Amino acid sequence: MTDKKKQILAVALELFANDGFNGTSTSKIAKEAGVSEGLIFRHFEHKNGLLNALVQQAVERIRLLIEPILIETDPKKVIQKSIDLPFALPESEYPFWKLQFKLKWENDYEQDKMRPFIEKLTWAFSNLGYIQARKEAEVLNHIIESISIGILREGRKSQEGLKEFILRKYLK
Amino acid sequence: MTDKKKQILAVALELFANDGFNGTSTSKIAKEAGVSEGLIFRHFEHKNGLLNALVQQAVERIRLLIEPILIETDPKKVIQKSIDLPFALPESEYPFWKLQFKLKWENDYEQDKMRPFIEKLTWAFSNLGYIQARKEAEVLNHIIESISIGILREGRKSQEGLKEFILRKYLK
DNA sequence: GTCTATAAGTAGATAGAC
DNA sequence: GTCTATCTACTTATAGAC
Repeated sequence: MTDKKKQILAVALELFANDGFNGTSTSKIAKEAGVSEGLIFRHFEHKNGLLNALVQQAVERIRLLIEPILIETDPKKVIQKSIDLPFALPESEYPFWKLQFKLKWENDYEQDKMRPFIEKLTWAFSNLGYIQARKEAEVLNHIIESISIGILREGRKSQEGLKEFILRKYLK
Repeated sequence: MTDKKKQILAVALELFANDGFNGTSTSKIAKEAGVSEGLIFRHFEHKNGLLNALVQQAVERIRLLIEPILIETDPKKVIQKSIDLPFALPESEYPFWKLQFKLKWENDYEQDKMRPFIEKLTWAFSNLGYIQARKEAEVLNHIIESISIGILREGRKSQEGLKEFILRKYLK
């Protein structure tokens, strides 16, 4: 991947996250990235190719993010790491995740990247003696998702107070 | 409000919810609503006026939706009604609520319509002897929000199993 | 004469081609 | 890197209905 290609993707990510896909023109991307508009089409064929590339990045980034949880063998640590997940996101990646959450509302967006994560949570709750481990996992996943949204929309501080509270709720 | 004005709003709602605000042209709205494009601007001044009208509707609809909870005096019923909230939404209103959740990701969207709801939940938990009533309320609000999103994206059935589980969790 | 509606425009932006 | 056919939000001219 050339520097200019990377630069185009980085700018597209930021603009898509802020102004939406349809609210962002290819000419604006080119201008902000300091490249000619034609280069965008050379690298990505059409505007949608840009989005596809960003979504592909997301698949890999989510995989890396939940990997340490999937290989964890201590059920308590699985839960603790899961709750910590949204708080551990570097702020520089917020636009990236914002875009992913926005895209979830598009009709043709592939879901279920978190399926292995929920399976692992189920395993953890099961191991800790919870009877309805699956439901517990789904509820905790809901909480984590909603906290993530809160962090992305209003900043980490808006949710920080909840972290200790939830940890205690599940691990004491 | 004339029939044609209502018709324009109804079509705009559906198209904005499906294709996004920037992904929807005024000409398409006019065509689908069976009116001339000019009529949109006569009634709503500019395209944004359409959105404003829809958001205004939302403010009122949310108020009506949470009102029965706010006037409830039995704390257990407050929690039960709150958990029931997303499941009680008529399916015909799903596009409407989808649009509201999408708009939450826009920068200039007014938040905090749910503040009185969280206050009431806090009051309920406090009344039931919970020590950290405020945090409990925030967590339950997170769960309800995330379940709502699940219902709007994947249908009511995808979340139905969680309802009894959460009710039992909080009310037994 | 105001209100509701339309059809036919305009100037600028847009994705993509050359 | 210039060009263009198409689409965009919005306007103007016009006119019947109450």
